[in-house]
Amino acid sequence: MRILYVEDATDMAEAVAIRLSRAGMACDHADSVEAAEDFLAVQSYDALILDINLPGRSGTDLLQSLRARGDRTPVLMLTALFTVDDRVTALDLGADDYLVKPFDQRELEARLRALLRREAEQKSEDLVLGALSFSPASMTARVAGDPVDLTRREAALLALLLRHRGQVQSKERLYNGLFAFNDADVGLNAIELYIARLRKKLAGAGVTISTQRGLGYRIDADG
Amino acid sequence: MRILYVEDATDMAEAVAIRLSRAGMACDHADSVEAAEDFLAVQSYDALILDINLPGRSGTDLLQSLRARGDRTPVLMLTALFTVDDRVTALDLGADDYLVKPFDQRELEARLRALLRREAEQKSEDLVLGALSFSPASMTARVAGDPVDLTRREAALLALLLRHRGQVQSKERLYNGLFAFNDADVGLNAIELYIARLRKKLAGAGVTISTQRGLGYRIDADG
DNA sequence: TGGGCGGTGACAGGTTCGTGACAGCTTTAC
DNA sequence: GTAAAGCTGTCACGAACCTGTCACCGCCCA
Repeated sequence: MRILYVEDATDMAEAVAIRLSRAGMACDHADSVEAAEDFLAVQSYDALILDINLPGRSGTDLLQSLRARGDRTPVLMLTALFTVDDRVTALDLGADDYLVKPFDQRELEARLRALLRREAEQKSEDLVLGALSFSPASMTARVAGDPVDLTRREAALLALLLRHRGQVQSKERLYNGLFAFNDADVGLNAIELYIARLRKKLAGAGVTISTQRGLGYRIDADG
Repeated sequence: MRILYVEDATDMAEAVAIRLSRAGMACDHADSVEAAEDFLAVQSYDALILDINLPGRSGTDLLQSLRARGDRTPVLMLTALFTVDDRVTALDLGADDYLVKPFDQRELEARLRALLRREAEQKSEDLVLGALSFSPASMTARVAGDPVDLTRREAALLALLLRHRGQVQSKERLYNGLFAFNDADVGLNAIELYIARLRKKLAGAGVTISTQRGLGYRIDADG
């Protein structure tokens, strides 16, 4: 899951980015609307976290132009204000959710997960395939009820695959979901490595990760 | 995806072409506006990468005449200049994006992908025919819901046929969609080969690829 | 009946992928 | 604060598979 966090307070942005990456999300940080637009020109995101109070152009500006050009990426708005009016304005402009500063990081993560789930049109919180079930909230996997120890990256990769079960996901796409621009020099080859590690840990889970040479990977239930 | 890269620095062009082809894009290289127009007369492209500083006629010339004759192919401009004026000029002439030299190759790829994605989002719905469905986004084919493993070339060929279902596609046309001029030494015969492989893999899919001798191939639903 | 075009099996070459070993870094435990 | 454990990502080499050629056969049409 790739997130863009638009926020001018750098220290805060870093703290959030670290927590999110710990939760398996690749998070880029833009400190202005202009910077955010550069990121958006180059990379597509699964969600945006958008501070309203920015130096120069405001966050609502960005949201408006996003929606104007038909971009439906889920947006979570942040603000220090609390009036009902502001809330309504933000939602009318096309924000999907709203959080008042200061906020609890766990709440941010939870709301983000909710947005992403809505986007993927998942019925339930957990992703289930064969005997395997995965909970994005706790980043834990279970095979027939027994927990499987996955590392952060392994879990993030599994989540990406499961969200698009049955569809081939290109290596580049998985790479973009796993790594932010910060981790610039990581080789594409790392994906192969994590696929191998996942396959090993998920042996007997009733699922198969198959390789389409030159195209990517796909997860399916056995049988 | 077929790209035309207009650039007079041959060594640089080659490096870029290699990287792009590794990313699955067929990339032709023209070293002048005149050469580019020869390519464009003969072949249609999914995107153009256009250096502004060329010997003889400049890149903006080419862009202008393209747009003047109604060609909306996405264009990514390259230049050594950095002024806001140049940027605005290029965008006003109809360039879709803009990159300043020297640039990072990964950024070029990323921006190109973004351009192509924007273009592709409109036509990325699944192609359905008989019991066969193909999703261009994930390059996945299914027969009655069961995935069929296709290689990259097979998938590209199937997509071409399905986009023009019921119409005869000449062998040359299919060839041009699959190969760049660079792969010059690939025989036309390769198309026959891939048609054969597709027929084999799609047996029982409720579709038929029929041969029109001397004309080309056509895909239809059975019955 | 012959010429041209398309179909197909086998094969060589090249690319992509899988995987074990290893080094750097972070986290955890004491 | 230090040591141990574990996670991450690189490298290199071998295996698997895609790719396109060749050769040969069959079919269609004049």
